[in-house]
Amino acid sequence: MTYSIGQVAEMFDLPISTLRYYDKEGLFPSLERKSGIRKFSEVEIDALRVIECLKGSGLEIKDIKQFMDWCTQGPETYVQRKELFERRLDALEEEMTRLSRMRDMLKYKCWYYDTALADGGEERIQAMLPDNLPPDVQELYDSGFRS
Amino acid sequence: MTYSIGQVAEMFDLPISTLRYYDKEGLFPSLERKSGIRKFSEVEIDALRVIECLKGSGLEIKDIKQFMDWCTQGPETYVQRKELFERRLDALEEEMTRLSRMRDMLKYKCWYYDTALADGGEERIQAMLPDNLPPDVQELYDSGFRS
DNA sequence: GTAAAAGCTAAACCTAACTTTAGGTCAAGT
DNA sequence: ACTTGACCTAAAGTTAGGTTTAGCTTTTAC
Repeated sequence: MTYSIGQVAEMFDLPISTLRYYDKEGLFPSLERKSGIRKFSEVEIDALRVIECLKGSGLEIKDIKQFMDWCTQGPETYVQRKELFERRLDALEEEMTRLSRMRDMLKYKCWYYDTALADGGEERIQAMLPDNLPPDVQELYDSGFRS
Repeated sequence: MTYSIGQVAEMFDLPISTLRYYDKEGLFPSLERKSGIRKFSEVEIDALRVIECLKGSGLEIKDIKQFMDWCTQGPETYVQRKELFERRLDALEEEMTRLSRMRDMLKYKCWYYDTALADGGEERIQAMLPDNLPPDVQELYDSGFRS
């Protein structure tokens, strides 16, 4: 069973142009054609599922291509593939830590403008900075701006 | 007290060209000059601290400019500013949820290649898919690929 | 058998956020 | 006065990840 580029585009809700772009970038190393027309098989469908995941985790296209090439090469590249995912996992956990601090910063800003609106001005808040905010807010402030 | 563009660049560990770019984009609405040369004051230093935070939370330059303009306009824009931060907070929490699923996917992939290496092949794992993985791994798989 | 729909390619275009380049000005020290 | 280093601008270049365009060919439906 094979699928046309249009069917695949619909399955994954991707523009056809994106699929052609991925192909051009070498993301479907074993894609076949019949008189010039691409025939997507289960292999490419699986590849697309992996591509969506890897892209979602922040991997660049060229690194996804590398991974696809390793898959084509067989079991001798298990170590490389595993190390790729380990590096991605480390990078993603760092990113989540960073976002967590940014979230605290944003929560602080929300409190700031809530309070400024209630007060009708920023003077009272400014007088509390940088060390005399309400304890729960102080925590957000320290996490968001000082670490 | 004012600072030269070079001093500010060093303080924030940013290239001079980036500061000029920010200025061109309108991120320092009250930046002054003496015979053409930029004089950065505390106002711009504060602005830069805010810029770094907003950028880190994913805001685009044009939205940061909007925020700076609102700040210049005074208390009548408190509501807009607050809503900007609330929208950012929602977007960031959605992004963290997404990354959390991606992390599970990556953890699954790490387990997959660990196991493939130990087994010397993927056959045993493939036979367990998609519903008969070890329970802890199954959880990662379901979270990473199916939700 | 013909017309529309779907497919193809190469190449140009797009956006964000900078960076680099080219050519000129300003300021500080000797 | 002069040299050197820091500063200036406008405009072009860069990168990633596509998208659009123009001009074709192939397939499908009637």
